[in-house]
Amino acid sequence: MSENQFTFENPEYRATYWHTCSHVLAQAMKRLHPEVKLAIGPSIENGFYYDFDTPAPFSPEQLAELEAEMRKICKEKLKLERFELPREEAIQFMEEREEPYKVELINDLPEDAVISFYKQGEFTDLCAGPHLDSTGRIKGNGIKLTACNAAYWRGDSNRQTLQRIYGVAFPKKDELDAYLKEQEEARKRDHNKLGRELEYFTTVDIIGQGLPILLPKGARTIQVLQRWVEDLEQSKGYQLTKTPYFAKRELYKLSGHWDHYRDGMFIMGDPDDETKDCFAMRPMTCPFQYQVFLNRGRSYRELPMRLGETSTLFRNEDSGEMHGLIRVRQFTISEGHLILRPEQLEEEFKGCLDLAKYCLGTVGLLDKCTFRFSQWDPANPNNKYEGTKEQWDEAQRIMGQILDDLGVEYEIGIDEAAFYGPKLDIQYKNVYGKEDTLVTIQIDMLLAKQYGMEYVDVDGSKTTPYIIHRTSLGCYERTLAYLIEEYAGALPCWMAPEQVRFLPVTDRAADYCADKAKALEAAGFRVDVDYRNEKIGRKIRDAQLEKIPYMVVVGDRDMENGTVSPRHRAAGDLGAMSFEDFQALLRDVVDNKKKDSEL
RNA sequence: GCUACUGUGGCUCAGUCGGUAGAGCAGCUGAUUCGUAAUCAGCAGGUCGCCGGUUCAAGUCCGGCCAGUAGCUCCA
Repeated sequence: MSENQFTFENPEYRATYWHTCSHVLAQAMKRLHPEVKLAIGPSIENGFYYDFDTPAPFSPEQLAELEAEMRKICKEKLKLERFELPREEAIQFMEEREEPYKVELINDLPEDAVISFYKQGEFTDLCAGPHLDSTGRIKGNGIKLTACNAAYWRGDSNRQTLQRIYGVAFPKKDELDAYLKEQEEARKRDHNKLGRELEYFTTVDIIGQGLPILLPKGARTIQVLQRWVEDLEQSKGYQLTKTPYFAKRELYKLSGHWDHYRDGMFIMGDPDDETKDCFAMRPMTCPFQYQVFLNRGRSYRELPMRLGETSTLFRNEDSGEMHGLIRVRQFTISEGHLILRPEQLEEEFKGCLDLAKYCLGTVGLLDKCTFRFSQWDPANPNNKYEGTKEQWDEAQRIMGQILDDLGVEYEIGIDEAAFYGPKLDIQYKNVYGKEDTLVTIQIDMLLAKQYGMEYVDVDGSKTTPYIIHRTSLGCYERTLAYLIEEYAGALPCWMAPEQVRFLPVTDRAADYCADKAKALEAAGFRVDVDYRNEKIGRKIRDAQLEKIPYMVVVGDRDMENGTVSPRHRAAGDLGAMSFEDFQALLRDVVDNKKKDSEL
């Protein structure tokens, strides 16, 4: 590293800084609680953590004590010294210190690995590094331990539960404070709070976990998005289907779901009693939509066949997985399957990607999305994947080539593939920084054969098609959640459940407002009138808090002059204008799907 | 599913050492008709998440369950 790289703005330096912080945390832990066993402690995107095996979880008071001890260690300006040991000595070293997790880590290192340690004062940790040269480089009062949670040893839910302590650190106290403030602000946009406050959705104990109720506002916005996507897909050559929400178990046996996904399905009847019918709610649409293709013999001339469906799915998620509208047990996605001749794969894949990007860009989420090429893990211990190594290599080779041809910048996600094929996942982070898949485009070279799908090719031969599984805008519930977070509840006018609210200054303006409201409704806008006997300031305040895009104030002056006085939630008072001008303004904003930032 | 935390009117919260609940906002009624972010007054509203236990007495203590939150694991 050159000298100017030793700044906190350099991501590598920052990671090194945080990584050293995690060692300081471990050292503080050992000083205060010598019985605690050390697991691992890396830097992460925003800070660092360290996993500890401890008899009891840590209280906030104990975190404060650890923080104080960390500050002391920084003040002590301990030199970090790297040294290496041969494997046997390294194991002996950690065995003497009674650190079983470290011993396991060393044992699992490859034969030829260099086994390095970092020593700071009385504390030594197994670590590949790199590190700062002294704990004195860390600003003590820039450190904050932010959370203590459970985590599994080596990410395996069958193994020990460890206590993970998260922290952040900055070279200046101001920067820490600014960061914490920023986090606090971001959390005010939490859809799970805002979405309930603004009455987009609610949940009820008696209905059950992961089963949100979309209230009128949420239902309306989703309807707007859904109609838009359905029309858009139609214009791109998609055919709309409507298939059943459940089916006999035999369908899922054919698709592989019965083997690979049974625990995740809601099953009606005894799954093991073969003498009686057993049904299951659908966790995905694929096997149903394939039946559309199978309806009759197909010619190569019919391909690509693009099938779209606004599809409701049911997945029996584990109880701890549910989260607001982001992770639920029943949801509706802009589903679709493209059935293709092999040579059509790249072009159709591109079409799917373009459509998804267009959708995400239009709603305003694309800028914060990242792309993940989700691949299989041949070593997955749970027998997750269908198909042979050759089939997977082929599918992933083709997908990788398409992504490279299209210039998609992606990360690779090992063991993130679907059980039937690799995916391009378009990922989005919520206000807590947790990432989920918004849109997915998948290549499937397995299921068509299992379902006996084939078409008559140019030369008269029967050929198995390729299939793309994809969504345009993903799952509507999840998309709505991210939209609420992205816009802090102030959704763009075109998708806002209520677009305009008339605010009569006095009762005298009520009829005038009613007339204009009716005219806007007739033109297809979503409009309401606030007839309450309240002062105009109060009506404005309430409409602002409800994030209504346009408030239209109407008083005696407007009635005399035949005007309206609209106010925009972000821009404020727009002044008096003719009703026709206001309607034209609204038309432009809605039809062109403008965001507040573009006004 | 795992670890921890949380659950008091629609919302935000108070409730002391265990002695059968209190406020603001929202709601309703009345007055007020007031031009760009809260008009005034009155009224009503709660088996303290549910079930069980301890106790003369439980919102408060204990257990189980349900639901919510963060993280882990999972996410076709």
